[in-house]
Amino acid sequence: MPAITPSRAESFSIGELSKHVGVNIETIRYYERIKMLPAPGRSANGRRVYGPAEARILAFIRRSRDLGFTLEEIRALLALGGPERASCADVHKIASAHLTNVRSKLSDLVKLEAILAETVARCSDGAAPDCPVLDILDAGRRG
Amino acid sequence: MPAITPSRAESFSIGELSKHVGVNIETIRYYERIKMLPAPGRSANGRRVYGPAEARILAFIRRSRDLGFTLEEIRALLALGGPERASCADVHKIASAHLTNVRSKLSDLVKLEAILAETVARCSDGAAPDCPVLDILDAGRRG
DNA sequence: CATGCATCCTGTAGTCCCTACAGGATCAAG
DNA sequence: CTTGATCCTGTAGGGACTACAGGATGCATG
Repeated sequence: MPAITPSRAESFSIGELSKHVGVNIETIRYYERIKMLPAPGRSANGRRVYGPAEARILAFIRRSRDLGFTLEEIRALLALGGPERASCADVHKIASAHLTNVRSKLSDLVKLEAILAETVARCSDGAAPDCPVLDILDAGRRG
Repeated sequence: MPAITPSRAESFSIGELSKHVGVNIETIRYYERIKMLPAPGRSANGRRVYGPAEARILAFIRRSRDLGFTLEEIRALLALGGPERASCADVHKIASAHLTNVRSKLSDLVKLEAILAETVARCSDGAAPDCPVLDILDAGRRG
């Protein structure tokens, strides 16, 4: 089990949270400013004090961002899990719209992987006198 | 063969180029401003006149952007295909670095697709009272 | 106790890659 | 000759950060 340099019981400073979740300190403050993240409690000296709930939300945001959701989409997703608990149908709508997106990105990336791999292979060590760089262009033409 | 509403022989206006390649007019001018695209010739009245060469470059940029290269990377790739024709090794370096990137994104997306598909299925029609939204979070934990 | 360095604070400005708009000029059609 | 589409330049806005200025604290050490 990973020892998590704990402050007290279950509270972190912004710096700890940042390291813990892998999100830049500036970005955490930015999320707070734009209300992606609830404003945390403050210690006597005015420093932000986070608990596991905030960490969980931030991790969710982080992961969702990595996966290509916009902050607006994430906001919507978070709201669905929140106090109002909107209908599952809404989640379904957001998620399936995004799924379509993801699937098309996925197929693009698969193609790209092939093209890149081929390019890399062909150019392998500077042997070829003129590189097939611009071929990437033509490779993508729908025939 | 697709008829390409041709102006004269092989020259397009910015609007034609835009439609042809699928890049916003504003974006084309932006690319010119930041020197991604060479400044094209101008007609007597001061309008941009593009030929197939520019179209080719723009298509290359468009495709590369779609595929996730940054403009800086594309600039580098273009330079390699240009008059100086640097070594293929350079292309190899850029492309393979990007390939690594692409592969990791790809695996994330594959995971996401599964999670989303499952979420969509579980939430199927608003039946379930509490949605597994935040489960997306935990599903992504490296175990 | 003083010094130093890390961490925190607020606030503003910069980055990347566009996108939109204002305020005109010009063209082709009716 | 008027209308509407297209073009021009230039500037400002937007999303999602990221960096920096200018301070205030906290913590360890001599």
